[in-house]
Amino acid sequence: MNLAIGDLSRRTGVKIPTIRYYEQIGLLPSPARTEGQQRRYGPAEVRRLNFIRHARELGFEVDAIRQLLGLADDPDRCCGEVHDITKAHLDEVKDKIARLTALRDELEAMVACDNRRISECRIIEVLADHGECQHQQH
Amino acid sequence: MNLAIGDLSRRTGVKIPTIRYYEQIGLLPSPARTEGQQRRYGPAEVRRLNFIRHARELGFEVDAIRQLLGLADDPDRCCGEVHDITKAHLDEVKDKIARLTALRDELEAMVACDNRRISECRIIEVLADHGECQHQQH
DNA sequence: CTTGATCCTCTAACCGCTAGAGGTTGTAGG
DNA sequence: CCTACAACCTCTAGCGGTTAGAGGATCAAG
Repeated sequence: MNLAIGDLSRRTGVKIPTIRYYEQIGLLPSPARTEGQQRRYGPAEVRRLNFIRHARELGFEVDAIRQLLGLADDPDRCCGEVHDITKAHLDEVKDKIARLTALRDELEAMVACDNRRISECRIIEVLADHGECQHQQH
Repeated sequence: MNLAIGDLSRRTGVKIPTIRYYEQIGLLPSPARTEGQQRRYGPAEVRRLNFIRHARELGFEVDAIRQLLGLADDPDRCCGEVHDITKAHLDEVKDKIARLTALRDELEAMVACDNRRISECRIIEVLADHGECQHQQH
């Protein structure tokens, strides 16, 4: 098991430049190199990169992943911090959902305006004058 | 009514560098200048910038706003295109909500793991092995 | 006429990648 | 062993939508 970066990319679904980027920002450790300076990866790197990918898919920011990775390496520790990071992320997601839902309702009301002349179009009016709109703030 | 950029910023709530950025990318026209090259704005620019700000708050991308502004300037035209842009944006918002809702449910299940050792923490397990997780894709 | 707030341009940073140029290395087949 | 070519390397720059800061000019009030 001595994978080139392309193999690692295919196994994890993470694009090659992204893998190099993760190395650059310190999310992935610098791997072994061949004599010609090509990267070679083992199973530990595959696991770590999969962890990173799943966390990104779940919307965790790189900084949060860095923390999670640090914690994951310490099996005897209590996972309270892991819980806290996840909870904070969950709260952000809930908040985003709430804001988008308000947005959706506003847009639904706007698209009810159909096939008029621009000069009497509700959408344009709402955009031109926020007073027309129930939307508060992001 | 001959506003400096700071006045315009205070009136619209758009930060000064952002105003200059909007000018640079062609969202706002180049305004009149004093002899000393300072920008001076009139009521038309205030209206236009408010329009832009509202649209941004509603999550429209700059490109979409560019189109909306072009359409808004043509009062006799039918607003079908305006409707279509807004509808497309609405669909994106709905899609985003759906994905975030799935994410939220996944995170809710994860945070149910509380106060164990890292080695048996569900959150870490889910991140390390996506098979543990109902999440599909975003 | 001086002060000090505000303005100017230019450059670079943020996040999380992604793309391309231009050159080198690894590997399979002949 | 040699060639061909895929895959790799580094480096730089770009995306969107701002925001920040340096270093210097200008405006308006007193």
